[in-house]
Amino acid sequence: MGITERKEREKESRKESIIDAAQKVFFDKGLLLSTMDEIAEQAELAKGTLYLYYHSKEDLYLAVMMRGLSLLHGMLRRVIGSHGSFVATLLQLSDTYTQFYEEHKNYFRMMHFFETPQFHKQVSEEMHRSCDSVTQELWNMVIEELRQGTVQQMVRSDLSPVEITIVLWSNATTLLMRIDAQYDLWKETMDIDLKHTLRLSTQLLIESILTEKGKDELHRILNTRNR
Amino acid sequence: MGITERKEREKESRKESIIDAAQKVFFDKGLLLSTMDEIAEQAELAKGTLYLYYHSKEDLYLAVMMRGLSLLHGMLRRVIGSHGSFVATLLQLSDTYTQFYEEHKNYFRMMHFFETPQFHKQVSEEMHRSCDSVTQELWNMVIEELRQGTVQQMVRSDLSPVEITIVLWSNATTLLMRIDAQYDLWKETMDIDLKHTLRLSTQLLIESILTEKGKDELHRILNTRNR
DNA sequence: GGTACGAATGACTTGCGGTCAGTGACTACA
DNA sequence: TGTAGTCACTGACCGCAAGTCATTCGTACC
Repeated sequence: MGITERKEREKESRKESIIDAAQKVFFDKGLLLSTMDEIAEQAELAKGTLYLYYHSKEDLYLAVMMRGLSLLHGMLRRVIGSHGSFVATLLQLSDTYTQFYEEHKNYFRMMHFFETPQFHKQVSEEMHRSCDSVTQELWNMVIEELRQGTVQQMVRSDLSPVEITIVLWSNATTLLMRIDAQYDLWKETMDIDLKHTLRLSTQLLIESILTEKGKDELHRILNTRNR
Repeated sequence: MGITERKEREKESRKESIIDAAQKVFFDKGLLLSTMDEIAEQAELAKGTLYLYYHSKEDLYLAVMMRGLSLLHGMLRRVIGSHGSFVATLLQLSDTYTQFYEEHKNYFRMMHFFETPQFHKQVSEEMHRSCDSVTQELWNMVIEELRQGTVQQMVRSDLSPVEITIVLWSNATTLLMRIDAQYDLWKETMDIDLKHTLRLSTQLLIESILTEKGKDELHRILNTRNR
């Protein structure tokens, strides 16, 4: 009796195809200008059907966002899984985040909706927990890598790996957001290349958290790169 | 014939009293959950009247936000105007921003609405320019102070004062936002005090942008403080 | 062929941002 | 003092979009 299972699969694929449709519309118009009617039309379903699968427009938005989160998670995991030296991995994690922004701006933008609590009053408890847990997993992975850095005496032992992760991550995020929203502004009014600013701040922070041993490694890598 | 002038004054005070009302409601409920009907009631005016003074709900929101911006501007200007040593001033600027957050969280939250372009499609060109110019003024003030640091050879001459300002400001902002939204979360799940993390990252960054001379000054000040 | 049941529908309700024809208080002038 | 003109103000109304639910439809099972 595979009917229940088939139904289950169909339900799952329906959920996915709704996300497909929602993604198209959200990418195109953003949260505010997208309408459920438009998403329904794109999905070739009636509006009411959308609500059988997602509690609200915002839930649907987050469902799309979680695809981006998974994508980023995968990209970072591959970097960590490649088992390069700690410092090299750290630099690669940073580059990978930038790469994620460059290649998946739409997902990147969505992720900051979740970080701005005042804009999602309509999110279901369930979806909220779901996002929290995926986010937490991603953080834990990066934090664990930083812990390795401490163990290997590449990272200053007087600094908490968790705090360092927060600082590095926050720095990259906020500058990427600024690049996204204000790159031309700063270029034109101040002749500032925000991408350079991001590299600069990352380098300043990384240098300041490394031990002497770590710094040696860092400069060795940077020299090799520039050759 | 002072009638025109009186009318002018009355118009101005009406605008202010509308902002007063809007502020109460927005502080209480945030942008999304506040309604123009509620603001009108609070202002003891008909809804239509609000639109004689502000083009949209979002314009009104930004009008309130600009009060916060002016407040912050004033606080920072006083610090810079006190003409302490460069490093001391830099530390104070940082503390003042934190203080602004602590004492005026509502304004702080509003300010990040303006930084998130995807959420304001309804803002009039006029209000947008107005916000931009006030923001620009605030930035310029801080950037100018950093330039002084370079001139006084307290700040590394190989770093652009503008870029440093962007990095320090962004770092503080993003961590204050995190404190606002996730302080308890990090405290409970990771035993991390984000306020400490903010101080840490600020110190790491400041140290990394100072010259040897600047660092001497910094440590002199920190030692005096801790005594 | 009939029945049970979940999936899907779309007309409808609700709520809010924004509009505009109408009102009346105040001003200017004869 | 009477009258025409101005303008701040009003609130009923409009359009739109999120979300609902009584009804219909398709399929499995008897």
